[in-house]
Amino acid sequence: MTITDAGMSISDMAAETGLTTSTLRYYEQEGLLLAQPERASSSHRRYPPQMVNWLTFITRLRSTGMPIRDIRRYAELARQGDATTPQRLALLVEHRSRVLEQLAEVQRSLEAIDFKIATYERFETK
Amino acid sequence: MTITDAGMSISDMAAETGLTTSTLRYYEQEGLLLAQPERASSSHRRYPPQMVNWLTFITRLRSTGMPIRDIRRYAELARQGDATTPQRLALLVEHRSRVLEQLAEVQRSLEAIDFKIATYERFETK
DNA sequence: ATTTGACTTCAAGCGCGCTTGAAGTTCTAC
DNA sequence: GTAGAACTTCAAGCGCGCTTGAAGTCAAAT
Repeated sequence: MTITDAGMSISDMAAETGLTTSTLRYYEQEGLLLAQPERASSSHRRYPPQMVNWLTFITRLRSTGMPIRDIRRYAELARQGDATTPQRLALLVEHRSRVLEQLAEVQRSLEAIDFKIATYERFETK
Repeated sequence: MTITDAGMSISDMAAETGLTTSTLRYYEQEGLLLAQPERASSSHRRYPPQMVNWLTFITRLRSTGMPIRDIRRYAELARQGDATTPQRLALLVEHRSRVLEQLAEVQRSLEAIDFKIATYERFETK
């Protein structure tokens, strides 16, 4: 936080979200933000503190495997306001079901791996 | 399966494992197989049927996010025989713990997404 | 005899999600 | 006022895991 200008610097935001400054610029370029950050001194980005929440949320979408292009679509809808709530809901519900499928597959694979581990352990103690 | 030669063709193997023929050649090139498949007619690959099991297993490793290079390492150990069982066990146990961590993070993110979905649904029925 | 199609090798290409580098500007501390 | 850190844009590069394309061989069917 600076005193001269309202809002957070890019490194403040990076520290807050766990993203790198490069990633923040990249996300902005890819249209993932709800609004362009303002500029202090006519060049340095100033993020509104509430943007932390948005970035945190899209980090959740990313960490569950949602591609950038889908997040962009979601952000576009969000920028259009409340009227697009149904579409956004649909996107999230669809995403959730894909995540649940993936999760189930990982768990099945994990069982196979556990089985193999058990085999090795039996071998060890023989 | 052909009659003229023992073993499965690459397309047999692809059908059996769900991998593409290209991926099978790629895995071979990357050193992921326990042994080079024999050749029929001095050029076409002939896979021993038991290689289905190995390929199925490494597909499980892949689907839980193990990188090719780690699978190669695992395959190298496996080729060296029973003496390397402890190392292989260690690799798998380590992998399992990474998978469990990832799984936990995905589940946390999913909760956040579920929360958002609930918010939207509340909005809808308001 | 020729066509079809499954195979071969080898190298290059691709999609994704960032990351890095260059070259320049601006802020902060001394 | 000057050094050094932090920022800016823009383009290129990278790591990963395949996929695709070109050019050729070989076997079986017509």
